[in-house]
Amino acid sequence: MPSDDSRVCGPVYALADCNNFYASCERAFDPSLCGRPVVVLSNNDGCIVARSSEAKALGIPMGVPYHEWEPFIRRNRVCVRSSNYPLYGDMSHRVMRVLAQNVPMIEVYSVDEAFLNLSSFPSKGLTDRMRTLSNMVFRWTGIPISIGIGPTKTLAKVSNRLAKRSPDLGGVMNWLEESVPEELLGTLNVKDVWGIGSRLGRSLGSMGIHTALDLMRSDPQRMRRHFSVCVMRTVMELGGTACYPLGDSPVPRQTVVCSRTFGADVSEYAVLREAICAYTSVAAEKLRKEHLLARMVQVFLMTNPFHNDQPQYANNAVRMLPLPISHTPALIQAATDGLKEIYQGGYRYKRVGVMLAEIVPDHLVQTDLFAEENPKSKRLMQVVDGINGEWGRNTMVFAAAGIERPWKMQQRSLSRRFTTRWDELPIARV
DNA sequence: TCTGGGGTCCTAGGACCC
DNA sequence: TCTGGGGTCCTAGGACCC
Repeated sequence: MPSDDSRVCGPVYALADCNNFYASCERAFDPSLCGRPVVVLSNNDGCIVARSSEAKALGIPMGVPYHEWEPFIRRNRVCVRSSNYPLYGDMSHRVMRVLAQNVPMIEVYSVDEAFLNLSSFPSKGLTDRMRTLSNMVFRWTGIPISIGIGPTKTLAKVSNRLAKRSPDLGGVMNWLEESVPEELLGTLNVKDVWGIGSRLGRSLGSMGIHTALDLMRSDPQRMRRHFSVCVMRTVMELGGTACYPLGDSPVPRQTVVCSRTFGADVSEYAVLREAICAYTSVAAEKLRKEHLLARMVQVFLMTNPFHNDQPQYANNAVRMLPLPISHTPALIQAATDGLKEIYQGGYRYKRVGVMLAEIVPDHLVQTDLFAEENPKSKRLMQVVDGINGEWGRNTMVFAAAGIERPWKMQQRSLSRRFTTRWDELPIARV
């Protein structure tokens, strides 16, 4: 214990958040994008899901349909990229590794965010310490990050937001510093508080609660009665009472979902079946990668809900397996069986998907020697995963998932997988 | 013409049991 | 004639997150 009483009592959390993550990943490998507005599109080039700060400054909103903004984007010479998830996933791992090496415990919260436990660090110099960490992440990965420090996760989130808002803070804001007044919460819209979405934001607004400060000063029990236990916890967290501990181990997942919208509408059963098989293969691969097994397979399909003039249809079917498995052919069998049940001709389908549920860790299940998960089929899956792991996804595929894939999504402006494919590595010239 | 994808948790209400 | 009450499980819908 330091003699100057500089150790903080109670938990200290930080939220490290990558700035404009997808846009920053694109920039890290294409410096010509630096200083220019950049947007990244969702799958199928449908919506704008990430924007560089220059794109934000131009007033391009988050989550809007790309086609509505395309003329504006052309006019303003905004750089456009299709989303490149293998690249973002790998860059995310790199950032998380640097963070984990420098603090006692981290909880990876999303692809671009992690909560850090800073409770064991002296409070004196903590802000500078995090500034050093932030610089280190940038130097080692090329990704700029911001760090918010607070006594609860919600206040760490608030601080992070404030850090991003004020560039003069050098990317780090510490709620625990004495110079930070509580009234600063009054400058934050209640909808920007973690856990308050647009619906709750509207309801709270109608009760006269417009800012984070209003929410913090509201009565927790009343909020619980009026809304839910979640809102009550948010109120308490804003007041400095921690309700959400740092997760030291990842929460076991309950579902694996794979689903995509088609590049163009699909009506034929054979094509839908191909897509279902491809998605099931991806989901099964994820299952095996995480050493899990699933017992429930759900298939769903839907027409394009935006096309009101066309006949609409959506449905799902469930298949329960006798034992939890991760064997792709058996999962494909169950999925196509479900698809057969719900498929109806005469509709223009926009999207199908597969959900695997009733998930258990594979070491907890004693499998039947004669079931699909016998040693031979397990070995087969290991070989397939090994080849695809080394040479990239879809090097080896199940024939049922198709070769031509006419249904596949559009990715007109895709960057290379710079860090995960040998044949797409960046080339340095001297 | 063109509108993403993958998750979690909470709550209310009904069925069922003792 | 008299007709309780509490617990649990399941499901659908709604809200949230990034």
